[in-house]
Parts: sequence; structure tokens; C-alpha cells
Amino acid sequence: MNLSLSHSSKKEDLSAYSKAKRDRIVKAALETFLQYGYKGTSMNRVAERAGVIKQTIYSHFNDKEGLFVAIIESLTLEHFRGQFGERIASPEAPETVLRKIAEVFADRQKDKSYIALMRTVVGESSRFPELARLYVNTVIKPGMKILTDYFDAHPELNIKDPEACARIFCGSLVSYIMTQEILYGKEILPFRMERLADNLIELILRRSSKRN
Amino acid sequence: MNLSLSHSSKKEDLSAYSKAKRDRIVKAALETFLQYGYKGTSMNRVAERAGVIKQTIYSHFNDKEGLFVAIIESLTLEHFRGQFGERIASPEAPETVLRKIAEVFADRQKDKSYIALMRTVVGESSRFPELARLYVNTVIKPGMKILTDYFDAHPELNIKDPEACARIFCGSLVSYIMTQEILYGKEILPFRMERLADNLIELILRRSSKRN
DNA sequence: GACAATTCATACCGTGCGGTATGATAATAG
DNA sequence: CTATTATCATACCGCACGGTATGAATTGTC
Repeated sequence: MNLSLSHSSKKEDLSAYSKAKRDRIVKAALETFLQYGYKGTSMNRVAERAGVIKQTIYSHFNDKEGLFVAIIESLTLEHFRGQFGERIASPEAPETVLRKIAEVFADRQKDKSYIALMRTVVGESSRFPELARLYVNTVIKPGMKILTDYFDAHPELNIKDPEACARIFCGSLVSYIMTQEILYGKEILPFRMERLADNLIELILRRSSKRN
Repeated sequence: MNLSLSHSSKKEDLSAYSKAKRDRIVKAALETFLQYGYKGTSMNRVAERAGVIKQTIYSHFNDKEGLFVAIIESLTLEHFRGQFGERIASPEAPETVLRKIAEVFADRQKDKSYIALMRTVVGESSRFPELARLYVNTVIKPGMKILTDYFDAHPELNIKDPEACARIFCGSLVSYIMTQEILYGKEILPFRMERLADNLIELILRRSSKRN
């Protein structure tokens, strides 16, 4: 189980015909793994969904685990690039910056494939710890660093512990998504994310917000 | 799939002999399900681990899903009772109260069976939404209510939005456990929970802490 | 001690799994 | 056009799965 990011193995030097097949397999496998989990996904299903014969999968990937790992690589690299840092570069007011970051989480909350990804990453973290580490390295770590750096670069905010503050900010929002969306808490404990974000921003900036 | 809490079906009117068998099955099934997930757990394994023949399982439970549901019921009812409210009743300083609550999370972080439970609840939340709802109702909802009520009962703390504040407090700590423990973030982004708790408490009480 | 209920050991059933073999068909490279 | 490579369709292998059948041994009840 080698989830290294560098040598994506075969992917170059393939005919367009072959590459198209490979892409369809990756896409079908991604959807299926995210929907049913690793053990719940059968190679037959993936082949059927990809409109491909099972042998074609085994000509591109060694085995089921190899396919799973390749899928995860493609996922994290594809989905989580930039998206976070872009919204923070502008020289706007801190309230605005933090609110824009909160919007990133709001977008994730609505993204079913992201919800499915979190379910899978957490659910398979025991059997595929490398998947969890990959997620931490490519999603959590960069995201946390951007926010920490922002707090560091703005001493006028009087943030005593920027890293702890970044963890509180992101953690509250992640946990909100976890409870409300992944665990269906929105049916049981309804709560608007905007209200959470308002209170979070007010706490961190130590100001009073205009809303209740 | 009926995860109602009331009628735990058969469990009464069983001979001690029979009940002992049933308990061994439940215990073995719990361990196995938490370790390998639903799809990854075979009835043969459970039987072997329980030191029981497979038919004995099927004489106590209808099928695999019925066993899984019964296990979850026993789990949530057994593990998460009180534990949270007890530590908050005392008329101590708010710092102390909040720190004691943070200790509950610190204990959970060290509890491998709790980590395994969270992995399973999240990982199976797509295939077993009732399990997720049960967790929200028996763990998250009561815990959140206790903290919300505490904030409500102490207006001198100047908490504008007690419920939002409770979500921030618990959410930060839950997310910390998720990242550090479940996703192995402690190897990648080491961070002491005490430091997080200090900053959280300081933010919420709007005071300066004595530590760094 | 007798009788009913439960658990035992063992074997079995059908099914779907991961993965492979074979030989025909279609696409690419020279 | 030819040779090679990749994908096709189909069938197969061994295995582990969820779940059941049968009959002997063990347990609780009276």
C-alpha cells in the first residue's frame, strides 16, 4: 500500500483510446467506493458502471487495493487545490476574510461527493491509514496553515495563539458538517451554519456582531 | 431496520445459561463490528470469537443486520450515560467547569473503543443512517444540551448565543479528536489538547489565561 | 430423574466475491 | 497492410460469505 504522490505509475505513454478507458474506470471506481465503501464495492460493479470488462480493470491496476489507492490519489489531488488560499489573499476586513473562509465550508457541506469522501476517509481509516494520512496532508494541513499564517500576519487582531485559533475555527465548522450532514443531525438538531459562523467570528475577533 | 430504544426485544425471560451466551455474542459482535466494519465482519468470525456455534447466533438474532442493530443499542445505552452531566453540577468557577468538560473529551481521545465507535458510526452512516441518528440522539444531543443549559444558567458569563457557543466548544474538541486520533494527524500535526482547551476557554470566557 | 429447550458439531446450499483463461474483435503503430 | 496491443465476451476457479439442516450432547425446569 504505497500512497506516494509522486510516481502516479502508468498514466503517461498511453494511447488516447487506452487513457479514456482508464479515466472511465477511475471515475466509476471513485463513485462506487465513495458510495459503498471498500468492502462494499465489488469489481464487477465497478466494471459494469465503467462500461468496461473486468479484465480491462486488471490490465490497468494490479488488484482491488491498487485501484482504491489510485482513486484516492486522483481525488485529493484533483479536488483540493487552491480553493482555500485564493479567498484569503485579498486585503479585506478580517470579518470578511473569515466569512469567506466559512463559505468554503458551507460549499463543502452542500457537496455530496465531499460528504461521501469524508465518510469513506473516516470509515476506512482503520483499514487504510494511508488514506487518512493523505487526507490530512493534502486537505487539513494546508488549510490549517493558510489560516494560521493569516492570523500570524495580522498581529492587530490580538490573536494569542494563531494555530490554536485556526483549529478552533476550522474544527467548529468541520464538526458542524460532521454532525449536521454526515450524521443527519440537521433533522434532529437544526442549526444554521451562518449563525455558527457569526458567533465564531465574533469570538475570535472579540467584537460584537450586528446580528443577534 | 428499527433502532428503537424501548423494546429491546428478547433479553428478559431467558435462562441464565441462555443469557450468558447472548452476552458473549453481543460482546464479540461489538468488538468485531467496530474493528472491521459491517461488511468486513463475517458471522463465522463473530461466532468463533464468542466461542459459540453460528446457529446459536441465529437463534438469538434474525440475521446479520439484526445483530448489528442490537449491538449498537447495547453500546450507546451502556457507554454514554451521565459521564457528562456529573462533572458540571458542582458550583465551581466556570474555568474549572469547562476544563472538566474538556477532560471528558480527553478521556474519549484515549479510549480506543470510542475511537473505533466513531469510525464505525461515520463509516456506516450511509448504509445505516439509523445508527448515526441514534448516536446523535444519545450522545451529541444530550451533551450539547447540558453545556447549553450551563451557559443559559450563567448570564454573568455574557454568552450571547449559548447554543452556538456549546457547538463551538464541543465541535472544536470533537474535531480535534477526529483529526489527531482517527485520521492519525498527531503524527503529522502534533498539538496538545490542553493547549486547545486553554485557548477555547479563554475565548469563550473572554479572559486571559495564565499559560502561554 | 424426566422432559423440553438450548447449544453443540458438522455438513451443506446458493450466491457473489476477487481474480484468471481463452479466443475473438477492434484500435494503434510502423 | 501488417503486426501488435488493448478491449471485448464468456466462462471459469477457488473461496468465503450469509444462512440452514440434522442429530447428538448439554442445560434448565419440575
